[in-house]
Amino acid sequence: MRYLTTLKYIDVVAKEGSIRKAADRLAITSTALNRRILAIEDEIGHPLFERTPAGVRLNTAGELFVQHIRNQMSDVNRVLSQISDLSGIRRGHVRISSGPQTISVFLPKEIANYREKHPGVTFEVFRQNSQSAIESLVNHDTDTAIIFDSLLPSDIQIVATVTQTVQIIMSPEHPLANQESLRLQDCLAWPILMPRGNGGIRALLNVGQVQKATPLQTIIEADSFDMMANYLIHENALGFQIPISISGQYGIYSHLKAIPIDQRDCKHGLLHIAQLKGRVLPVAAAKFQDQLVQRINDSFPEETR
Amino acid sequence: MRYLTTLKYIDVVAKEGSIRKAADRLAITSTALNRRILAIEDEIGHPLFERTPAGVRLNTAGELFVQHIRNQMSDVNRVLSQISDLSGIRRGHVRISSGPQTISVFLPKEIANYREKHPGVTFEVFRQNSQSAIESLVNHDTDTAIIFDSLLPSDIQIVATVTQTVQIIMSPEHPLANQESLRLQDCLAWPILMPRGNGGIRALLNVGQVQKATPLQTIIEADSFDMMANYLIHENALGFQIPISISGQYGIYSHLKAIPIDQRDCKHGLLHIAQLKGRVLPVAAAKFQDQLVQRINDSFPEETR
DNA sequence: TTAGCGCTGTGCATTTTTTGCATCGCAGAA
DNA sequence: TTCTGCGATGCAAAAAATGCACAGCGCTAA
Repeated sequence: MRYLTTLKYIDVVAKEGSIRKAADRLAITSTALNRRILAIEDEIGHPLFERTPAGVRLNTAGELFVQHIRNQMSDVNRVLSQISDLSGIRRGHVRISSGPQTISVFLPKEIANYREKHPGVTFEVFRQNSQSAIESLVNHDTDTAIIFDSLLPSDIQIVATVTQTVQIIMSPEHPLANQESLRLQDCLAWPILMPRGNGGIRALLNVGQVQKATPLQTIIEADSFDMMANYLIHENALGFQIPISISGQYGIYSHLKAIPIDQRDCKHGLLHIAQLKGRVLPVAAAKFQDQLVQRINDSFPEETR
Repeated sequence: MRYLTTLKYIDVVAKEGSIRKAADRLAITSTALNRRILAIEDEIGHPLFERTPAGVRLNTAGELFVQHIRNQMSDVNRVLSQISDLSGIRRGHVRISSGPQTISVFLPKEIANYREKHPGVTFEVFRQNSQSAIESLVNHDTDTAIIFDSLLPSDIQIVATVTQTVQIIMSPEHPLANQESLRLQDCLAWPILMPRGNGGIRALLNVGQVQKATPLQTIIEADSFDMMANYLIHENALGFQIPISISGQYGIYSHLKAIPIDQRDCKHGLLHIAQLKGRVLPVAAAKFQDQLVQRINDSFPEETR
């Protein structure tokens, strides 16, 4: 959209923190860019950027304005996709933030399912922890997010929530593999594969673990659940995962056994579908989000929001 | 804002229904305007207007886009006023839709009160019935509305509501002037001044009146409550009004007597403060609306939302 | 302290975009 | 039928945006 170029430019400058770098990225000269910015600032009657010797930085007015710009740009996209929708084209683009737990199994299945119905829609998937997922939503970098964490800030709108009991996963030949449920103390004797970071499953486990005198024998910390799952084929160790990621009939988890942790040791986690509060999503994103919501509500009917 | 000119143009064309007329109003040639529109339509890849021999009319895509344009333009104004606010200027412009009941007494008092605190803020007041008030909100022509009516559509957000019992007003020398409450049948013997239209007080009265065999002796129908109030000085007739408009210590109502109608004859009416759902108001408008809400809640504490 | 570097801001020629004028084609009204 | 008012288009003029060269400024590092 032509009339948005100036706004787009400002957004890029804000992100790059330098007019020259932004100009490079936008394939124009810094002069032109600089002038546009000066012109806009003049029109607004208030500077948007603070000039430093190292570049530029948004001031308060700029923050306000850039937020507004991002709103406008996504809104334009939404309207355009609605208009395309009118002519029956049914195309669009959906950008998703996902935690590492759900990205491997759940998400590809859902995307494939959606694209069967709407082959014109394209996707972009960002593997992020909950904090940067939230940032992406706020910056309009993504449309919807699948977040496995308990607390979300108030500018994020939770569209759906399901509880997920952490599962201990292992080879089917593992001595513990025929239990109904496991306590953390049962795991002390075995090597442990522990998710990295401080959110999600790790946070839930930490609560339980702190109370124990003997710590778990963590042999590998990783931020890839796939990696850990694949490792379990080779050593009689124990890993963790949530049910939504285990559900597939193919893939590594079909060769592993999953046993729920006793609730006394590790509370249920919450898996949220979330979006930026107040934002009207483009058609494609809204419909895909609807599908996600319906799917998790169908798959895990015991809701405890 | 320079980058919004094209959008502004489209909005005007949509309102005028003709490119030439819009061009006149915008003080440019129809050629230039026409080209901008063609250019935008080309960019969108979808026409926005239906060409007829008499002019142009929005098609569905156009409706969508124009709604979006209006959203954007109000949002820009909001952000700009927030930015001005930062520099301590504290200015702004508030546009209000008001029914004829509240426009004469209540509104001027409140505006004066607000301008005492913020002299930089300017106001625009539209005297409208509830239906056009709603239209104005939807079109972003006004920011907030004071509506005396029972039902509001779902795209309008009700910010506050108070109940108002219809009062019968008359000269203090009127024979009925010392009653505590009046039934409609008490009024049959006297000439009646009836509000015009089919909303507000009139609607409430109609319900009661339909049930009676003998109709009220309406001698004047008017859409000015001031006119009717002033008339009551000269003839021993009866008029109607709601408490919020009588409350002033000056003006015509201080020379008149107001007596509530018995609830069996005429139900309580609802006075709403309302805005367009989902819209973020500019600072000035938001604060003024807050003041209105607080005022009516303080003045009429018995809420029955 | 001073030279160097990278940054934003500015004067001027050039290119691109927008505007206005004259005019066309078209459809309904008189 | 003619006539009127509408949106579209070719072309030249005006306006705006761009790129280039360079000035000014503040930090950094020798």
